[in-house]
Amino acid sequence: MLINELSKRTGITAHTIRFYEKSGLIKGKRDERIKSNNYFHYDDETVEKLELISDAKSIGFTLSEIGQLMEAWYNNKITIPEKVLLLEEKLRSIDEKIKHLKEMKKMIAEFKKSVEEENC
Amino acid sequence: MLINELSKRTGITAHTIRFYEKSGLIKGKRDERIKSNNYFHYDDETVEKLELISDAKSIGFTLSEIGQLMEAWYNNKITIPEKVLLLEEKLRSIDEKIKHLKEMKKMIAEFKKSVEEENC
DNA sequence: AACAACATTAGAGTATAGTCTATACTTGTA
DNA sequence: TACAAGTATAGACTATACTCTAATGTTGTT
Repeated sequence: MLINELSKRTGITAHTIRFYEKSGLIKGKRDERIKSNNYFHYDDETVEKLELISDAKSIGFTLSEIGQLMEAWYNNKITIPEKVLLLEEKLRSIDEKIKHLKEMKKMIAEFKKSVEEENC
Repeated sequence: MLINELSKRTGITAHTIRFYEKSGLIKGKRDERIKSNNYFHYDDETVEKLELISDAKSIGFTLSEIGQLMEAWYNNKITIPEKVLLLEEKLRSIDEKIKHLKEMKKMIAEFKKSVEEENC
């Protein structure tokens, strides 16, 4: 598929997709048989990758962290123990984030209660 | 206390503290009695606020969201029902974040398992 | 008095993550 | 064939959140 369809399927603008391409997060392929243009062609894996990018971004991972994660996910240049290590690191960082969020939630909930009581 | 002590107490650089001051997140007071300088003086509440900023930032709130939160926390120009609404909104957004993190964690854990099994 | 340490402001610079514009070429449809 | 729609690239622009520098003045210590 071309960039426009990829954009429609993922909800990510063509501009941003090109930005991710330039950043090395995704890779379109050029069709050697077609000489009249040099349009990038994308496969379903790229759709998956863009979805992963969206998800990972929404939980606060930077693009460079997401890049590492996708190395482990899709790339075989990295050894299995290295993959496992990387994934464990990400799991730890997610646990940290969850811990912080829970603390913050408790803090806000307590404060909300005190505000409501003040109200009476 | 002056900016240097505030910085030492919070672990936030004086540069960043001044940036927060300019952004309206904290407010130092000038001592009217002292005419020779116009140094900002900070109280313990500012220490608290800076700690809140650090915490809220670590869980992915933007400075402008943190500003709103601190309006509710410290400011009485906002009515109690408004405060409660704002706090509820932040609680919801934290729950959303936690939900996303848990989904991501599950995904990564499953992938890690499959990588490890592949290893045998 | 000398001098280090600290304070202020203005403004420049950096990193991240886009977002948009201009230019130019290609493709598909009326 | 005209022309709208799609594609590529380079580069400018934006927003957020700092981070640093320069210029200048103040305070505290020897």
